[in-house]
Amino acid sequence: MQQAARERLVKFGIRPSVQRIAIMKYLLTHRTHPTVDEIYTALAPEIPTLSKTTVYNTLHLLYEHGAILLISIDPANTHFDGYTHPHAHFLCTKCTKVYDVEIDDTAFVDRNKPSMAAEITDSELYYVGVCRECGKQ
Amino acid sequence: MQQAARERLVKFGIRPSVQRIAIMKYLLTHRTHPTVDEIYTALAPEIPTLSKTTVYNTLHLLYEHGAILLISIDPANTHFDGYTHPHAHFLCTKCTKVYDVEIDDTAFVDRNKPSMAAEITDSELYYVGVCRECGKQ
DNA sequence: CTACAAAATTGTAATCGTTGTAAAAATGAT
DNA sequence: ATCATTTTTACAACGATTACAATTTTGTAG
Repeated sequence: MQQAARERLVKFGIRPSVQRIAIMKYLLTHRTHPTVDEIYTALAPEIPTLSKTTVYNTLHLLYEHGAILLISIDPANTHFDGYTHPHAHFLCTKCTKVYDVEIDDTAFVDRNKPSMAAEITDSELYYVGVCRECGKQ
Repeated sequence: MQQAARERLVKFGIRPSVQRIAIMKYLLTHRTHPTVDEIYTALAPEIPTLSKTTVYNTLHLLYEHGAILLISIDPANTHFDGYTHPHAHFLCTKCTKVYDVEIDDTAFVDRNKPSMAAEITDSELYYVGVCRECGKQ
């Protein structure tokens, strides 16, 4: 998975540093849509000199090169997703978890591209509500 | 339009105060998806005692009652929309304007509701890119 | 191998949108 | 008219993100 992370960086034209590989690897092995803080806290033990600024910088770099998704649905924190195939996201406002949502018509988003756009760099479909887990209580 | 704003508040079970009417009216007459600051700056002259906290409180109240939409696509600012019919939004990263985007299949979002959701309170479809206006330069 | 320029990382300070809080003002009911 | 409730207000505090300049690492040419 270390190797997969490195290859993904190279594939998207990003030079693979220790920090970048670790962050990419974290996103590939944790499909939990982590926040900057979660990633930083998880990696700090194995990379003691890691700076939170580096996590910010790296995630934005990965996002701008199309290697990861940026999820802006949670007003409190930006989440990130290492898997870039077409899918939607669901935010539970109780536990603030972000879930993946498969969509039946993956061409829908492309079909409805805004006419006033000269260029589209990203598109996102979000749902907000309460998950079954939290709904029980 | 003053009257339309008042009626909309009542329709959604919100008591119509001077401040609430003014904010609702602003959203109905300015289809620019304004931010908290834009609304506050615009209304402060006519309501000199207006507090920014009130604008925050009121917008969240309106949103929670379903009278307006909350647009979270812009990392820098939350935008609001007084028109709640099904449509998408497009953020230009150059001028940070938010445009309305009509969608061909308004049932799409409902059809793909996440299975792990006990309750859905909101759904949003976003596009990010550069608008024609900014693309010229 | 060495030196130098470019790129990446780091720590700290600063920014700024948003929220918390408690007091003041306005409103509605008795 | 009085009192409880709701709403508004001002200000402080918070916290995610960014700015910045210094330090470290990396790649390349000699």
